[in-house]
Amino acid sequence: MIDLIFPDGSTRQFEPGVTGKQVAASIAVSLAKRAALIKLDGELLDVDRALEHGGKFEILTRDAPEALETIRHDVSHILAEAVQELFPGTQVTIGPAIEDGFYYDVARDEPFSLDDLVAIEQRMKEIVDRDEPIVREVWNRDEAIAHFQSIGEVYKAEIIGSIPAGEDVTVYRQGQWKDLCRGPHLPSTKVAGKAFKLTKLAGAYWRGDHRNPMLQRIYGTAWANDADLAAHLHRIEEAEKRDHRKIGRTMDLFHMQEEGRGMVFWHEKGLTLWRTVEAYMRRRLEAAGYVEVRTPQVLDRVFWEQSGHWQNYRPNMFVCETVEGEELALKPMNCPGHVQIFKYGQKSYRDLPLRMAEFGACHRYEPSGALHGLMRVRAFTQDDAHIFCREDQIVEEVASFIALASSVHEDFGLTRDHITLGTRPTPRAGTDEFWDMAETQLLDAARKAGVEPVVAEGDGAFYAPKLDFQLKDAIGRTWTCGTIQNDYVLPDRLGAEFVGEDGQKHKPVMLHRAICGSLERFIGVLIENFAGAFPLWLAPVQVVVTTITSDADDFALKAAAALRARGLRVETDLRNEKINYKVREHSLAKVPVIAVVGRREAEEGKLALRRLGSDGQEILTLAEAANLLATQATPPDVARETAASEGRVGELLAG
RNA sequence: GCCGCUUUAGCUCAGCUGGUAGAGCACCUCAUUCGUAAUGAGGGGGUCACAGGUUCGAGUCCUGUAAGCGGCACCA
Repeated sequence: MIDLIFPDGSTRQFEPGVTGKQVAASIAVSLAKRAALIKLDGELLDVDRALEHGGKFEILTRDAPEALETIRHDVSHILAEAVQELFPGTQVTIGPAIEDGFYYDVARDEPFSLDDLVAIEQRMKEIVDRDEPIVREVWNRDEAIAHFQSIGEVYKAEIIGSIPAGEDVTVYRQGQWKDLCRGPHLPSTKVAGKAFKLTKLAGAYWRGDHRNPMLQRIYGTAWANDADLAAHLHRIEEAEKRDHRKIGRTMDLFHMQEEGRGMVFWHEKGLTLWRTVEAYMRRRLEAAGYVEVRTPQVLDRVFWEQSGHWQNYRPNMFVCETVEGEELALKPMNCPGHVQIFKYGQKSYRDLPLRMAEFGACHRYEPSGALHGLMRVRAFTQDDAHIFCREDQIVEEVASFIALASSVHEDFGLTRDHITLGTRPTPRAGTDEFWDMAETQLLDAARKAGVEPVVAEGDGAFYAPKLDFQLKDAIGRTWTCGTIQNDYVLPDRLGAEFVGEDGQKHKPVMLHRAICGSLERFIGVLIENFAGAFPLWLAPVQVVVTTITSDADDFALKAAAALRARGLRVETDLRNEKINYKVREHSLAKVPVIAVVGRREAEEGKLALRRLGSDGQEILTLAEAANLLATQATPPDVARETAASEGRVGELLAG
């Protein structure tokens, strides 16, 4: 007999081989009807699966959150069945559930069209209506290979071929259609429901390898019910409205054009945003004990050969040959330049840790297909720094960097979701002992900073493991911004040394780190995070002073000058247009504060402030408004510093 | 780089089965001085991405190139 422990804590005994459905029926017939999956000791199983052992047992209906992934997986099978019914000769490969949905990769010579997608979706709904039972079968591996070979499913046969000989495989059958699959699945196609939609067609390499043939991938989204599906589609629409490329155009921040692919033309307002971010970063770095440097844009190839980048990334570098036969490269990163400064003169252990920062303009020839607005460009500026330190300083430096980066991210309205630890890749430089040590140091440092990283196997750089910050934006999307890598390889290759307490020469460790990553990309993330409605301190135009009638022109100009004198970024709008029109226009332009002046305000020396997103107004004297707005426009780090220094003065006076 | 789709006015888009280009917004001009998300009238603006081809005739069909978009691969 096997013991099943139910969620309420009670235990009941059943014959081995009993199915989940039978157990459900022993409780209530209605429950057996609604049972979609069972969970045994945390493992999801088909309801008709014979149970071989006891354990913590739970019956799940299709509404259970855990069932959603299975619904998506089922819908991907239904997609594959529909495709093969409509397009005989198409081979199926794999079709997993993914975040928010599923995809299925199929092989067919003819490309699918958007019209095909409509037909496929229609057929999928018919398959759901057919209520085909989904049945699990255990097959002998070699017979399975032979079977899939015989029906022309060479990709499936290849997958089974990679399963160790002697192991059985499982095949799920729904109606006439069957697929190699680990499962679990719902009891029938009807249970999967119709809250799905095919969303896009794409190409994808077989097994994710660019040397393999390209398959056609059909993406879809699937949910437990229509309301969830509608909500998801609505979220997608909202996310599209935040697209930084669209907002960049409508807010006149930047543009890109084909003569400079992957390069940004920053317009006045965009550059204002840039300079605001850069000035903020500069203050934070200075406060954290960094020094700022600047290194050459173009350097001889010998540096890139020494660092190993020439060998690893030569095709992705912009290289130029001079008339005198030198071969130079635009810097793809700043590390060798910083090491040259470190090596200039002698360094002592007393100089360490030496935190060397640069807003470094780098160029990388990214593959054309990788380019994406500001998010992936060929010319970018890193908020880069290298911390040269002794081995025993690594953990401390990394931990304080995590604190600094987290504070910066929060100031920009981004919250940390988690940190990943990217471990040794293949190929890589350095010995396994080195990698063991370097990975352990990063892990220790993260823990010291109170963070437990999620391991990303093989995601490190070729010379060092790394910690990457995964941030969540205002609508819950995650972005990777910020990294730190502890590198023993490049200081050695580039010949960096310092004199230790023992008078001997030692190799420093180099911590490569960035908080924004690239400023281009970071600004792209900020645009999407705020949907263009920046907080006052970041907004390119903070205030528009606008008139109701031309009687107020003189006062409006005076008010604008007064606000500018308080350091605010102010525009005036004296056009002969209705106030409704002006308010609408500046609201659409996401200006945080509209200061309206009519005859009344002009006579009384006041401003009527209207905040973006609210329709009320605050009527203040010009002096009050200037003080209030100047305070509110203070960058968060400056505001904290001011508050702290006031606190210290208060303590001194009290003491 | 690979697969697919797309490319018409500054922007968003319409243009049926090939017969010689249209809307809204924006822009310019004039009128309007109007209290918190679009005042009215008039006007200018397009080698229909580029290069070939088919045709009496191409924005429309075909081929190639480029760029953009969605993925994949890549991301020091």
